[in-house]
Parts: sequence; C-alpha cells; structure tokens
Amino acid sequence: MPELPEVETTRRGIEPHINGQTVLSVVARTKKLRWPIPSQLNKKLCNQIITSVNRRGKYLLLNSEPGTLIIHLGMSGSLRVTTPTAIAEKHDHVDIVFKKNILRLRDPRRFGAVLWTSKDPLSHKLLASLGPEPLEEEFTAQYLYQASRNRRISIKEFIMNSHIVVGVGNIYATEALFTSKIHPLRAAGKISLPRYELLVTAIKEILAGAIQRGGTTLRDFTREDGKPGYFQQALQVYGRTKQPCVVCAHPLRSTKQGQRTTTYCTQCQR
DNA sequence: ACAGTAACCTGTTTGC
DNA sequence: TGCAAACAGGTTACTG
Repeated sequence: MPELPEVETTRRGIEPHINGQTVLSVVARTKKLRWPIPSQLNKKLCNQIITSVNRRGKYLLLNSEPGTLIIHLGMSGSLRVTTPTAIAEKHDHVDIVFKKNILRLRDPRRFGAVLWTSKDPLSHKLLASLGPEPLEEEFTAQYLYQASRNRRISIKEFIMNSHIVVGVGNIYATEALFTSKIHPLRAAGKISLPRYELLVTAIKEILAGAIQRGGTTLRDFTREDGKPGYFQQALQVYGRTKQPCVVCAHPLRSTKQGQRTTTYCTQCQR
C-alpha cells in the first residue's frame, strides 16, 4: 500500500524515536517475507547505534556502523514504534528493540522485505538501478521525455516503473495522469515534451501534498503512531469508478493495466 | 532492451 | 447466510 508519501511519512515518524539509539536486540518471528530475512540480524545489530534513517524510493535505510538494514513495506507493510511491553500480534514479523521502545514491522501479505548489507546500500542489487527521486531536481520533463522515446508501453505503466522514476505507485500515478489530462493508456513514446512538463509538475505537487497530509490511508496504512494519513480526502479519481469526474461530471471509467486498476475520465484525459 | 504475464501472500469485499 | 471469486497501496522473475 505504501507509495513514496507513505514511506516518507513513516521515515519522518520513526526517525526521532530511533536515530542515535542503541539496538538492544532484533527479533524475527518469520523466516521470510518476499525474500528470506537474513539470519543473525541480532548479531549484526545488537549494541549498534542507528546513525541515520534514510529513504531511497520506497526503501527505508536504517544505517549503523557495520551496515544498513534495508526495509521495504510491500503492499501491506507498516512500521510502528511501540512500548517495550506491547505484545506482538499475528502479522508482526520483526522487532528492532531499543531501550525505550520497539520498532515493529507488521506486514499481513508479506510482500515486504528486510535485507542487510554491509556495503553502500545504494549499490545493493535492488537499489542500484533505480530511477531518480521524483521530488529531486533531476526529475524533469526533459528526462522523462528522453527516457520514453520509442517506448510503446502505456504512460501509466511507464511512470510506475521504478527504473524510470521511484515512488509513484497506483494511487499517485492515477491521480497525476488525471491532473495532467493524459490518457493512462497512451503510449509513453508518443507524448510531447510540453505534456511531460504538465505530468512532472503534477507528480511533484501530488506527492508533496500527500506527504504534507501524512500520506493516504485506504484501509490499513498507519503512521508510526498508529494514526492514519489524510490524503485520501484529496483523491480526485482513484477509487471513484462510475462516480462523476470532478471537472466535467462525466462518469469515471476503470480498466486494468498490468494487473492494476486504473481510473480515468474519458472526456478530460487524452 | 523491451513487453507481457505469473508469482509471491493474507484479509476483506463483492456477487451469485 | 455461505461460499467462491475478485480485489487490494509492490516489484521481481521469467518468457518470448
């Protein structure tokens, strides 16, 4: 569920609780999520200090002197800061135990990941070939325009590809295409530079706005304190199939693209 | 290199 | 009411 705004909301939420804190122990109750959880995580992190909490795309990076714990929340993951005595529930797979609290990973569908690297995390196989951060200056219309030449894939699948740009998932891709009036099925290679300008602006504004509101909570996304985000109230098309377009009142239509639902306005988006 | 599809899971909602 | 199918915020791996 978490897209970039939800992961960034999580990062900002957990950072003040764990940055500079010493790990007392690591408890893994599950052998594997998407991939096996590294054994000996307790040995690696016990008595180590968390020196920074970073994000790259939808990956969270908990740095320490000997290495980095890489966490991905997948579709249903969330991190919470709990009291040291809170009882772990059914889908609570990993605890990073500190003196005053526990950082607890919950992930019912187990599409998430917990990985360890003792090298530069950005050179890790899964991170090395990621596209630019959408909120950084390097993410421009010119970049998307050039990257999309001769690509026949639809624009929606194109911007959801993390090797093109990170952090744009189904909700925000759907919203950004509506805002920039681009039809989600249009071939990425057949979109003009001016239209990419509109799209890039929309992506940046929508992601920034969602972070400001603490992310989108549809069903079970929660912040580190268990509270929801408030961006769902600002969604204009996602989840609104058959309801009237907020611009022209024409009923919104849905289709499937790469196993994901896309909702769009047949009148406004071309 | 690119495009299309299946796969990994569980919980909740929808439809007969 | 019951049950099966469909659906859910992600991403890799495999095939052609």
